[in-house]
Amino acid sequence: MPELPEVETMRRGIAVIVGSKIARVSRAPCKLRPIEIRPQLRAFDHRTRGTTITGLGRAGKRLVIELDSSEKIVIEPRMTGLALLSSPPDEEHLRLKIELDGGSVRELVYWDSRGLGSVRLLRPKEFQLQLGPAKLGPDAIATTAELIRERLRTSRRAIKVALLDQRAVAGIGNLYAAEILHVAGIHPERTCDSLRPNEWDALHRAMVAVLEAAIQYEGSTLADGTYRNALNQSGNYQQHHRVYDQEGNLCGACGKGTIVRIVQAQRSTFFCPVCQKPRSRRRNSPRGR
DNA sequence: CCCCAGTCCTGCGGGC
DNA sequence: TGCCCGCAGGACTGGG
Repeated sequence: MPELPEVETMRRGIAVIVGSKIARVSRAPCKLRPIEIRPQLRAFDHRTRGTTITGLGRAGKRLVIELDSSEKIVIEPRMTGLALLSSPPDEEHLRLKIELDGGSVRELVYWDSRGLGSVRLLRPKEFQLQLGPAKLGPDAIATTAELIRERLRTSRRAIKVALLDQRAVAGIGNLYAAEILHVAGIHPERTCDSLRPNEWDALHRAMVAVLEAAIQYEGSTLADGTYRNALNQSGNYQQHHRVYDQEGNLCGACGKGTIVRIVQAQRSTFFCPVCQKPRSRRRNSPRGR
C-alpha cells in the first residue's frame, strides 16, 4: 500500500522523465473498470499534449508531475497503484499510458490491480484547493515535533488514528503508523491529549527515522506483492517490520512481548504490549476502601 | 469537532 | 476440489 516511502521511491524512480514532452495520454486496453481520470481522457490528452515535464514532486501519498503549462498531473495510487517506466506486472491491470518524447524513456504507465487509485490533471487553483494546507498537513518527513504537537495535542482521538489523518500530518498510512509508534514506544490507544512533550519528540524522531529507513530500502512490498518501484522491482523494508502483520511473533526489540493485533477505526493496529505500555495510572488512582 | 459505517475495487485465503 | 465469504485499507461521504 503505497505510503510516503513507496511514493517517494516512485518519484525517484521516474525522475528521468523530467525534461520530456508529453506526446499522448491514452487508456490502456484494460477490461476492468476504468480508474478515475479527471478530466475525461479527451480533455486530459488535449490539455497535456505537447507540454514539457518540468519537475516531479510528492504531496503526502500523492505523486505530482509538474508541467510547463503550470498544470499538474496528480497520481494517487491508493492501495495498489503503481507509476512505472517499464514492464508492468501484467497487462490486464494496465490503466493509463503517458507517451513521452525527447527523453530516454518512451512512456510512463499507470498500473493498478484494484483500481482504487486516480490520475488527475489540476490547474494551479484546483491544486491549491485539493492539496493545499487545508487538506494536507505538513509532510511527515519535513515537519517538526512542535508542529505535530500543535496540531494534535488537544485532540482526544487515539494517536494511531490521528496519524492516519492526512490533514494532521501527510504521508503516513496504516503500516508506518504501527511501525512509528513501536519505535517511539507509544501505545496506539493513547489519546493525543495524553502525550507529554517528550513523547511528541520521541514520536517525531521515530517518524523521521522509520520513514527515512523505509525510503533507503525502497519501501515495503507485502505478501500480496503489489508494491513495486518504477522498474517493477520489490521494496525491501518489509524485512525490517517490527510489528506490522507480526501478530503472535515475539517482539524483536524487547524479546519479551508478543505482538498483538487490535482494531481501531476499522483498521488493524499491531503493537508490542511490553514496548508500548498504556500510561500508568496507578500512581494517581486511589482505589479500594 | 469527532466518530462510525458504508463505498469504491480486486485478489487471496480460510472454512466448509 | 470448488465455491463463497470476508478481509485487506486510503480517501471520501453522510448521519449521529
